[in-house]
Amino acid sequence: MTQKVRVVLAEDQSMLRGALAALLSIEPDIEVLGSFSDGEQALQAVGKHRPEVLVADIEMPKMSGLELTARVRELNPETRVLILTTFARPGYLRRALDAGASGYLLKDRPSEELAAAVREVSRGGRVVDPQLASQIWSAEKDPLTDRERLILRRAGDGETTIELARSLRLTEGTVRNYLSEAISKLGASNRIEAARIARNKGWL
Amino acid sequence: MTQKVRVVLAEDQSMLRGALAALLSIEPDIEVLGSFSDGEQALQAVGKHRPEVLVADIEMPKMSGLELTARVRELNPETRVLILTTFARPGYLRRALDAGASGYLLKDRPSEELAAAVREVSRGGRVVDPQLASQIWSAEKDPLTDRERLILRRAGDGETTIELARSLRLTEGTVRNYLSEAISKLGASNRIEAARIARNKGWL
DNA sequence: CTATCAACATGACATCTGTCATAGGTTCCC
DNA sequence: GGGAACCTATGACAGATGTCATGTTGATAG
Repeated sequence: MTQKVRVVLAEDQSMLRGALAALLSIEPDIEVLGSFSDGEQALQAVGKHRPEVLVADIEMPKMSGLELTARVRELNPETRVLILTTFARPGYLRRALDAGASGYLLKDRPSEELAAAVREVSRGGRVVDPQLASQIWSAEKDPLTDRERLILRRAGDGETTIELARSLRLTEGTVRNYLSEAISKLGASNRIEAARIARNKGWL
Repeated sequence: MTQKVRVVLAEDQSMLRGALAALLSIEPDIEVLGSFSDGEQALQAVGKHRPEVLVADIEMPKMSGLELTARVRELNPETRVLILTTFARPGYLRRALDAGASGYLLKDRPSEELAAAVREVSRGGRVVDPQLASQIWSAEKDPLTDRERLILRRAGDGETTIELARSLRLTEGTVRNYLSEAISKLGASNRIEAARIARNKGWL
């Protein structure tokens, strides 16, 4: 055997983090150097240990997995990033690849695939869920403008038009216009449905 | 060593399922008999293997972890159930205990606690997150009636008053009355916020 | 330089939403 | 038999929401 593949883990859910570490540690050719619950700690650890592979979740406190990926590619380009996430959203995949990730694995794939994926990216290969990969081309992209997105997100959490107008220093009418635009772009029939649709597509 | 604790796993996310199995299998005194992705399969497996402990997620397809717990308590009372879930919701905990669970462990607890919890419940003990346990007494209970709950849930997914009235064969006015009641009971200022509050408390 | 697009605005209108008072019917319990 | 809770309903009102037409401004891509 040549040399162990050295891995750092970033995953905010403690139980999963520990279990993944156990899973990878079983493999004779993989060594887990450390596992961390947020992006910042993971970034530090990568700088220190310079592992072959960083396995990262997307949704994490402090620094998201996507931002973490970008930073690692910039500061430690020899470390390959494997994104491990719940979300089969073309939008996320595209952003992950743009940020420089070498792999994108879904949490509902069998656990055996993790070690395989780690080996593959450590070798310089790419691992992308085939179904998602095909979707990425056909996937519509987010039609919302920044303002529409922001307002729709907050409206979807229950903020009223008036509250939004006040806190963003807009007129009520303007807020309603943005929401109306968003609703029509998404083919929804009200703000609630619009927010749900956008969330589902990973646009909020 | 007396005898291994025999465990069946029910968890719908494949990666976590596999990783948990690996985690538990490392322990010399624990044996994982099988792991399943939905409640029905798990129930069958429990009937067949009669394990000391069933570790189950709550949100699963076909049969929820809560329903699974109730069925297992009824059909195989010698199997203890340990609920493993993301949600720190007193409402869920209460329902789990009512259904006969022996333990309620959160997925953001350290992974070491899992094996410890499995041992504890196999011994006949109870494992409940202490913070949650204290909350359960002070926790208000769901003030919604069945109708209010149903309508609020669907309204929260974007169904309009008219659609709800049609599909439930009610008048628009009646639907609005239920929503109005729910909104006021929850101290919200509109249906969206009401749905969010109720979901957060685990009432929907 | 100009066409386009995002951001913001106004006013008007129709419709939807939330509230309130009131009330008939059912089921269950004391 | 009388409450109590729940489900259902009506009508009326104020206020929130969604739509449309139209316009200004600034940035930016061609």
